[in-house]
Amino acid sequence: MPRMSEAEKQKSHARILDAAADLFREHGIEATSVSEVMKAAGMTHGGFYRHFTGKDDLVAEAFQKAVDDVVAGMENSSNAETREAARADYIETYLSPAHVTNRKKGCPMAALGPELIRAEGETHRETAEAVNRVASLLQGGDADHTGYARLALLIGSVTLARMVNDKQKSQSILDSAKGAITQLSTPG
Amino acid sequence: MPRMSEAEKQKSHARILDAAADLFREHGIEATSVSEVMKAAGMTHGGFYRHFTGKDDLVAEAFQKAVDDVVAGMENSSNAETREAARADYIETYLSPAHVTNRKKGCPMAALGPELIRAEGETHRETAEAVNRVASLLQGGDADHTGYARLALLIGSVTLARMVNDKQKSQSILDSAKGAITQLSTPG
DNA sequence: TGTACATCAGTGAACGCGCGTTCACTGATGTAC
DNA sequence: TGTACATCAGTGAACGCGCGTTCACTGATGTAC
Repeated sequence: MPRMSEAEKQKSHARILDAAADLFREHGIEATSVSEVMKAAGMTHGGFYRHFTGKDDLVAEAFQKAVDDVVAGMENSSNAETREAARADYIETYLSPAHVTNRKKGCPMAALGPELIRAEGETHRETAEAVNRVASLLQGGDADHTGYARLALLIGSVTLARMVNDKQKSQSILDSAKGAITQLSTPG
Repeated sequence: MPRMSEAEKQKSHARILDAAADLFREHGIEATSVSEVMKAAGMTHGGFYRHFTGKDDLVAEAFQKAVDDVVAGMENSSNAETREAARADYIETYLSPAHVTNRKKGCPMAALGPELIRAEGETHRETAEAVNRVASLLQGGDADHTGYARLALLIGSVTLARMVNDKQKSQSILDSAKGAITQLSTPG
C-alpha cells in the first residue's frame, strides 16, 4: 500500500498529534505507549519514526498543540471588550463539570502538571512558556497582576474537582472557585 | 542473615514507606520502580512482598503516610487561636520557595495530582478523603466555605511555580498567591 | 534453662510482558528524460 | 505525454531492556517441650 503522498503524510502527522494529545491528557504521558498512539491514529507503530525522532519529540509537539488549541479562541479576540468577554467565557468553560469529566480535551497543564514539571528539554521550555502565555491572557490589563493567581485557582480547582469523585462535591468546588475568582481584583 | 525479628520487620516496613513516599513525590508513581524503592530502603526487591501485596498496595500506604505527615502538625492544634496560627503557618510554608524546590517532602496532592486522579481502588478513596481533610483544615470556621478555594490556590500556585523554572517568576507566583489568599474571606 | 524444630524476613535468579526503537521490506509517489 | 527509476510512508517482525512478580533458598527468630 505505501508509499503515501506528501498530503497524506501531513494528514497522518496531524492524526498522530491529535491522538497523542488526547491520550496523554487522559492517561498520562508515561502511561501512554507509542503503539497506543499509533493505533489510535489508525496506523502501526513502525511508521512512527517517519514523523518523530522519538517519544520525547512527540510529547513536545503534542503538548504544544494541546496548548495552542485551548488558547486559540481567546487569543483571536482583538479589542478590549471582546477580550474581556472571551476571558469570562474561558473561565466559565474551565470551571464547568464538562471540563472536569472530559480530561482528554481539557487544559493540558491541569491534566499533566507534575509530569510536565519532571520533563526536560523542549517540553520543559514549552511548559514555562504556556504558563506565562495563559496567565497573561487571564489578567485584566497591564496594571492587573492577578493572572497567575487566577490560573492557579483554575488549575487547582479542576484538579480538586477531579479528585473528589463525587458530583455534588465536585460542583461545590467549582462554585467556590467561581466565587473566589471574582474577588481577585487589581490590587491597590 | 535473615530471618529478622518482628521489631526489625517493622523498621523495614517504615523505611520502605518513607522511601516510597519520597520517590513517588519526586519522580512520580509510574516512573518509580519497586526495585528503586527497595534499594532506597536498603534492601533488595525480593523482600518487598513480605510487606505489601503489590505495588498498588505500596502506593496506597505511602500516599496515606505522606498525607498524614503533612497534615499532622496542623491537626494537633486544639484551640481556635492555635488552629488559626497553625493555618497561617501551613499556608506560609506551603507557599515557600523551599516547598517549590523540595518536591519529595512536599504536598503529595500537588506532586501527584493527575496520577492520583487516574488511580483506582484504595488510593482513589484516600485521595478524595485527603482533599476533604486538608480543605476543612484550611477553612476558618463552620460559616467559612473557602477551604476548597484556598487549597486550590495553594496547589495551583505551587504547580505553576514549579513549572516556570525561573526563581524570580516562581517567587512572584508565590507572592501573588499570598495576596490572593487573604482576599478569600467568609462570604456574606 | 536447654534443645529441637517450625517460621518467615530478606536474597537474588528467573518468569513473562510491554516498552521504545530498529530494520528489511513493499509498492505508490514523485522525478528525470 | 510516456517510461524508467529513485524515494520514502507505512508494515510488522525483531532487538535489548526494565518492569512487576514469583520462587527456591538461607539462617536467625520465636516456640514447644
